[in-house]
Amino acid sequence: MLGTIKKTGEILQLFDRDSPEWGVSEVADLLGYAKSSTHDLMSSLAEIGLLQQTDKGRYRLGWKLVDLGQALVATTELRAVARPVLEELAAGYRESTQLALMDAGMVLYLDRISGTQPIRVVMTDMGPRVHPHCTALGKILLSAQPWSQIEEIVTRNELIRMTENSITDLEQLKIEVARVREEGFAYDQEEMMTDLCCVAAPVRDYTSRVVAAISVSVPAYRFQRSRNELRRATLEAAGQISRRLGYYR
Amino acid sequence: MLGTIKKTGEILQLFDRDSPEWGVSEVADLLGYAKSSTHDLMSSLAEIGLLQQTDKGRYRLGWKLVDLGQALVATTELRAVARPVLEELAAGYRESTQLALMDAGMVLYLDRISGTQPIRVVMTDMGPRVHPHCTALGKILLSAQPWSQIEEIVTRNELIRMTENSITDLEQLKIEVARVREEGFAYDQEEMMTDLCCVAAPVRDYTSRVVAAISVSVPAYRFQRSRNELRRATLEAAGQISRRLGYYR
DNA sequence: AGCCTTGTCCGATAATATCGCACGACTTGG
DNA sequence: CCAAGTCGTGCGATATTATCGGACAAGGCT
Repeated sequence: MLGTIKKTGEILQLFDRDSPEWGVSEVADLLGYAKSSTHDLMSSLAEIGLLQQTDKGRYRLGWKLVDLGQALVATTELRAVARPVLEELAAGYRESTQLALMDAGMVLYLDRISGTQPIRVVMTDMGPRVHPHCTALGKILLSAQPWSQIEEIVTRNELIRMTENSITDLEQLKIEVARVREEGFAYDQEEMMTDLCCVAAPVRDYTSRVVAAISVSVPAYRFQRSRNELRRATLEAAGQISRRLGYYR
Repeated sequence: MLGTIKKTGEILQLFDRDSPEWGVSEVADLLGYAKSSTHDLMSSLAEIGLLQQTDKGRYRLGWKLVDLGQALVATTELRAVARPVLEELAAGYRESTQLALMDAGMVLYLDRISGTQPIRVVMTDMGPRVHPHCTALGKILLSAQPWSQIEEIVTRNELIRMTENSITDLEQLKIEVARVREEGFAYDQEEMMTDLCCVAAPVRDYTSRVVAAISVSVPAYRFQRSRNELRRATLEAAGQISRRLGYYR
């Protein structure tokens, strides 16, 4: 760890919404470096655009930070980031995993890794868009919406009965979504397709917003005995993806 | 200029939308530093969050950049940035200057510095919101909108005749807005109030978007002989504000 | 007007970033 | 399937260079 860069980090760290402007002396006092050294650091940072100085000689964050941040966000593709994690998750349990997001009130699948167990869940007959109320992914994505949006989505789509386990009552769905929002994960226990169970967890970006969800699909008979373990792994994988999207805490 | 920070700038500069990922050797070759030094730099930058490394050991921009960038944007207040420049502009010519932005199709005044000449433009009888079609500020702000928006705004507000110079014909306004968009400045020659003339110029933020406009107001008799000089100064001042908002080029 | 603090500049010293080299882990090509 | 090439990383000696105290001009404040 180079000292100059360590100090750079300490200096940049000082600038936030509450104190967006710092003077050289202030910083030198607070960090315990000589005023002249601090000046060298800050004026150099200003030269490369990480800081800028006001007309009064004090320093603010520089606009290059915005540029670089935008470049980062623009080049961070959800699918590319999620892919290796989904593959690892799929490989670990030899079950199918998928990545989806909410688009116009429907669950839109972005990626899918097939499990390798001899008897595995095959979803070739599934279209790319499904109703949210009967899938684990959908429940997660619903739970990230405000109640007004949820009601609108649900009333627009109607709560279609796919299996005998499907939730078709609005009140019952509200209870389920509230639970999902509380606990941070969702199950689908043969609610969309007989013999198909899922666990899903939310994927967040650097703004803490839920931008997607991932899930593991398992045949019902195998789901019962490994549910807790799968849930743990799915939450872990979702956390990994989230962190690579800039989410922390 | 500290060498380590100069190198930091060079390294960060490499990361953009086209090549968001770099390896240590690549960077070392391109910049002409030793591989080990480059490694020290990049791994240190990763430690303070300005970079992050992928699972394959290469480097990408770090999420701290987004944090800091957001903190900068959040704490950059248009009015506070524009104020000193407007004051200088007003002092230089002893005329009134103003800052405005487009809000719901109307020109919303954010700030105003009164001129100091004995006979000056007083605008106490002006409400905070005025129609865009008859002011220099409004024309600038209109010219930043897409044509569909302009038409909608204009048809919603109607082209009210304020003076005999007011533009009341849609086609005529379109020609004028096209000219403004082309040339980058706008005049108001007694179009809103008899004896009142203005020059306005656009203020852009770091996304190059026109977020506001500034203008200088002058009595008509004085305007005729100093128009070109005032235009130059207004454009210069608008450029200054824009640069402090992160606009460059 | 006078004092205090600010950001900046300069020169000597000592800390430290730099470099070459070597190592282990992959990937690539034969 | 092994070998030659790449990659990112760790270490130790050298010399570059960041650091520090002091001095300076410029504003801000009482």
